[in-house]
Amino acid sequence: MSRLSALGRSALYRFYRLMSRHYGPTGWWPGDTPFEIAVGAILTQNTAWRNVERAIANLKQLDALEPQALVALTDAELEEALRPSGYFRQKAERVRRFTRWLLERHGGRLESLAELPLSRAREELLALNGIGPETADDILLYACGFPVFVIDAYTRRILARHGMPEALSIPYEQLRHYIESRLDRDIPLFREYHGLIVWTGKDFCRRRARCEGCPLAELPKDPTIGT
DNA sequence: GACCAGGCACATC
DNA sequence: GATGTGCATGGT
Repeated sequence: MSRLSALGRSALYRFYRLMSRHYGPTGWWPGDTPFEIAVGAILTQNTAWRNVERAIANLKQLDALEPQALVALTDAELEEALRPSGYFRQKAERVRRFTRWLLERHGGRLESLAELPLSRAREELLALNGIGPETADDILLYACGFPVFVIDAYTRRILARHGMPEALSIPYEQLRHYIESRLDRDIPLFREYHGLIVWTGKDFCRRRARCEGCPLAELPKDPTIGT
């Protein structure tokens, strides 16, 4: 494997300190139950969180934020509830498939998935249609409590801007291992770190966002990386 | 009205 | 392995 440009342990912890000082605790991920977290992870695929909240609120309204109740909804009911989060036909299918699998394989309990070895739990999630690496890792970290570091578009942009340009292009797994191997294997740290990246990304790392006030503004920045 | 958002699967080369 | 496309709503 070719050597990646140097962003070492100290740089990664510095990012964390700067974001944490700016925002304080994010308490990420929002959600009252592991199942709600997992559903939110699917719904937020390529979608603004604001719109996910609307869909989640619709499911709560229907008392359907629980596996048995959710699969009991008709396709039309589920699609209508998920409509505000976009891609609603695809997502209705994905959420239903995931929930059916959770009921059949784990009695509807993410705690059961959490009892498996991490690699096995990850394989099971990735085998589901509609669950890719980021969604799987959201579920593993926030709903099951496994020590995995979630890589999202903001993670790639932030690392790329501040010393690791190849973060935009290297494969998901390679970047995940790069970071995990340089941080303490600490679940609360991984949870909060990703939360801070999401908040920083939303405020300063969207396509049109400005950099003034960014918690990472004092760091060297690659001006050629605009997003 | 154009552009974009915390992805993913599938087709094609 | 890299690149392109469909999926769809809501904010700016």
